[in-house]
Amino acid sequence: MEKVRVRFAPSPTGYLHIGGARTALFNWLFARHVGGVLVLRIEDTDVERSTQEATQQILDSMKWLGLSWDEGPFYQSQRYDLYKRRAQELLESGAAYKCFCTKERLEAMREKAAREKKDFIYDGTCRNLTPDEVKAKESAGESYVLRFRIPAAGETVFRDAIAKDVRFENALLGDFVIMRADGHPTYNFCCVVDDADMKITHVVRAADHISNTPRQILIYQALREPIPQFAHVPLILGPDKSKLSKRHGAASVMEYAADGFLPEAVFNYLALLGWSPGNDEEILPKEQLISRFDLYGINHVNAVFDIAKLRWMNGMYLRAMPKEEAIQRVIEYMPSKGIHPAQYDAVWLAGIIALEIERAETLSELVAHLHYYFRDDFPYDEEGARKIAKKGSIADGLQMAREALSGVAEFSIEAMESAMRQYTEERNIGFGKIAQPVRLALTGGLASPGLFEVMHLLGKEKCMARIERAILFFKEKNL
RNA sequence: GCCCCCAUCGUUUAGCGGUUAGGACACCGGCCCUUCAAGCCGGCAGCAGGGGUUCGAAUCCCCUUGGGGGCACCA
Repeated sequence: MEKVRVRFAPSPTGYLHIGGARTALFNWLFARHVGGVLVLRIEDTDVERSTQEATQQILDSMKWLGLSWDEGPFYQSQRYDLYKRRAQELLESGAAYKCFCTKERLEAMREKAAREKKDFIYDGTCRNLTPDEVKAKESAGESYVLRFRIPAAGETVFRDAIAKDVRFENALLGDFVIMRADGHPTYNFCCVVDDADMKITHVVRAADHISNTPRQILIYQALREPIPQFAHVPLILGPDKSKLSKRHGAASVMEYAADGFLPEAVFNYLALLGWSPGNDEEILPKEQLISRFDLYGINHVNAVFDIAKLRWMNGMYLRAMPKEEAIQRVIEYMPSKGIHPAQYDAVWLAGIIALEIERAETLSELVAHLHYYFRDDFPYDEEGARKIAKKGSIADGLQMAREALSGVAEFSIEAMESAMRQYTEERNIGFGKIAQPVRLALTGGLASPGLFEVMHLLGKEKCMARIERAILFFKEKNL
């Protein structure tokens, strides 16, 4: 069997969004699974909208996700000679023709069609111009585009690897433009020319290209090139079931990086959105995905992007990786949240992070949980305070804690625990009665890692100061 | 409007003629416990509808409905 060659061909008109990333990912998995080649091609023939920054963003996003490519990136803007040559072939064989219709005229036709609620199909005004007529218009300086001549009858059928047989009536396709008046080729044309030139065997792309496929197949035929296998992957939808876009919030890959998601979790989640290994397994690292992936196992249905499940999976990855590595990821992430790790003791920093690893799903959430280590003047969770005050005075609890801790010289976890346990047992009061007020005093909230770990990491001085501050505050509030 | 694709819990999926329709996320209980989380146990919840085919349909066919995508000198 010939070597499998696939491609990912984004257009640099914006960041790499989640849908595009998944298409790239499916291509990547397929290529790796069969030992094929992945070609990266930048489709920048739209000079108006393509930008260098977008290209860079796309490359960065792919790298972040770990999607490597074997050939490229190739830029269509640098391959115009090829497109011109191929277009000339079509012109000579009669598969394409020069069309002198003005944009204005076409626009009017489009409007008319819309008004009459009809499908707009190019009416073929220039389809059968005689060579003399063409020559006359050209020498008159009229600009023209190249249109592809669609066979008037018959239908174009293809067997998609994911959908099944798809058929389109040629008559409904309409002669479409392959070369603009300014000499830039259009998508449907250079896509085919490149896929043929790059010997692409499988075109794996989003389902919104299904309706382009018959046009492209006709071009392959006119060019006398072999037709690749097509695989149209269903779209990713937002919660409202429309195609996922920025309206739905974070849609770009790099936003997920910024929001503290791990690339391996995003990778795993995306792979499972529209594909499944055929059983119930879900946490599948890259190697597993590569060996299990199968193009034909891709679902036929659009999938709704579920951020909650991504978060859960991110948490799974965070907790499953070696502690030191997770800590390292958090440290690397901190500067983006205004915390500069170099300013702190490395062991201490690792300590506070380690305690939060299983209490957070994303890096940003984890860093947010750490706030009370970096500032002293945090506000208290007032609602929570009222809640625990119902079970007993917060100020009283704090004063008891202060007393219990007064004899503890060394703020070790063991020493504090035994001092406080002993204190509460001797007086026959619930441990929570003083633990929760202390938690509130030290962290501002009612949710934190184990109290003694926190106290140990905060140090005696800060703990006592915070308890004092809270005693005053809650006395004042009568809580 | 026209063309095309699709249809199992709220979401994501397993199922490929005979199952008490399974898992995961979310949600709701419980256990654990100094709180939160994690973990464990349990619960809620689905084959869009209608016709066929068949001894037997979530599984095959048709129609309806619903959802999505596409209809550019964008990609």
